[in-house]
Amino acid sequence: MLSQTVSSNMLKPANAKHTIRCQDCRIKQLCLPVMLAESEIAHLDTIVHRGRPVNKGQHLIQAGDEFSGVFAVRSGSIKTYTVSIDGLEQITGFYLPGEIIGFDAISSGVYPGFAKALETSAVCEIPFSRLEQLAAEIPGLQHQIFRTMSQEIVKDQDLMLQLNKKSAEQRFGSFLVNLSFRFGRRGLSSQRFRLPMARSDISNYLGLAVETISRLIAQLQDEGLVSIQKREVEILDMHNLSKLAGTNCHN
Amino acid sequence: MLSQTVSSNMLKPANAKHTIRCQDCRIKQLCLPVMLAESEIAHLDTIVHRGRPVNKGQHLIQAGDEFSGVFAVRSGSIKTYTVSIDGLEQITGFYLPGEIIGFDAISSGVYPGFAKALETSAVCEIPFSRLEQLAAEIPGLQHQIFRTMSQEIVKDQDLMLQLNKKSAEQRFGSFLVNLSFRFGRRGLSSQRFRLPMARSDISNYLGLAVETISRLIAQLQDEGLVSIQKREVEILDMHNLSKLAGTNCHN
DNA sequence: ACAGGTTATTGATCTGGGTTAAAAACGCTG
DNA sequence: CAGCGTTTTTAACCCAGATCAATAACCTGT
Repeated sequence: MLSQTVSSNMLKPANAKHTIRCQDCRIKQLCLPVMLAESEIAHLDTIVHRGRPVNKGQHLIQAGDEFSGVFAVRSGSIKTYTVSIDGLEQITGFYLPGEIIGFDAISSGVYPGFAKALETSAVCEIPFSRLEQLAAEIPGLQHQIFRTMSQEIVKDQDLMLQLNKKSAEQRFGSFLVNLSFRFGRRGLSSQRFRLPMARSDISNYLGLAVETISRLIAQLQDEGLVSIQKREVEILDMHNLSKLAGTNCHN
Repeated sequence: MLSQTVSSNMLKPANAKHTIRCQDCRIKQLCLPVMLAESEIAHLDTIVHRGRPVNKGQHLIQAGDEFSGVFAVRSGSIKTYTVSIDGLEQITGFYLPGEIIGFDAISSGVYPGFAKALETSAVCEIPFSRLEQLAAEIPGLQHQIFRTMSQEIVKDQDLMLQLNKKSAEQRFGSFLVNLSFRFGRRGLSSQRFRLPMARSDISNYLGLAVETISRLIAQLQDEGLVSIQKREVEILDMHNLSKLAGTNCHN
């Protein structure tokens, strides 16, 4: 498994990327600029760092790194995970374009977990001290940061309920429904999509064994709810899948 | 709000409560005023509503209520819980003096869960729109809100790991260590304390059966790590209890 | 202080999903 | 396009903790 930090491996020229502004960003309505005026977005844009794309398997954040800022996913997908003292890994989230990583680091000043690219991904770094300054000047921005953090809390609490009270089938069903919803919001098909993560990531996230995920896929296919070939998912019966999952749409 | 019998359990006359200001609050260094200047605390104080104490079993928040503000616990303890579509309850947290409830409601504008007093408790309501205004004016306050919300995220992610990867014994051990730590920070003994919640609340929170909690208590007592009579806890061997728990101190 | 309800403990049994094992299907890389 | 590590699937067995059942301790109001 490759596991290098961002430094080498720069395949693409940075210049083209560098010219993308928040104002023109395809996903600005899913990201911090939501509800900001054009001029305010332009202001936000000035503090955003757009680095090179992060390759699959590369770490965007290492646990223990000093907190510098939050990261907005522009394209691709990122997984975040924490590691307990005894070495157990727990995936805490999968982040899609428009979603923001790193709010958990504010309280301690240190990133409490890791962030790793599931595929080649573009991310924007937003230095937090400058974001705070700007938030004090732009009420809509401050509010959006609060909203985003609040959403993260709701997401985590929802997952907590899943893990504590739901069966393996329900957890996996919810997971698919939630992903479907999030792809849909990004203008992609919510019927057909590609899982950006491995089975082992899904199982880790949901607190199940990899084998259980395989069994559940077979089971949901038998029931005619979904069709999954490798990582390609097709949802055949969203209604009943949602019902099974508890009609949940967390996040 | 209804006026109820205040006879029992009220050591101080009601008027005294009403006059308590943030500046004089015993727990201001655990609450939003942390790191604010005296004048800033005074400013914050002007927007805080201090209602009557909430009695044991009373709801402070009902799921679905329109979001008005966040609540700081001044004394006593509060549990928060969500209820899934199929009626399953999941306790999402236990809040002690200085801790703040309601950040999960910002994103949707509606409280997503319930908050119920575990014992007679005093809470301060802080209207959120006014808090936002003030946060834009007082950088330290804005930062403290971010820190508090971030802490909530870390707490939830930590619990997620507990629930997914740890054994029943480790979960319960962590729970005790965490409570001990939090009581200690509040100037109470971290060796001896009283559990504010029922066994069933603990089991629900940790994703276990009530019976399992009873058995774990018996087990930890046999191992000489703790002594628990009813709700009175004495931690006899913090070192080994922490080790068993994974030396975690979540929150 | 006692009746009736709630909460806690203890014991016996059951089961969902973990664990182990091994084969099958990928997907690199040279 | 062959060889090899990785990921996924399938199958057989097992166990931590749930569930069921019954008793005991406890409030709380009258």
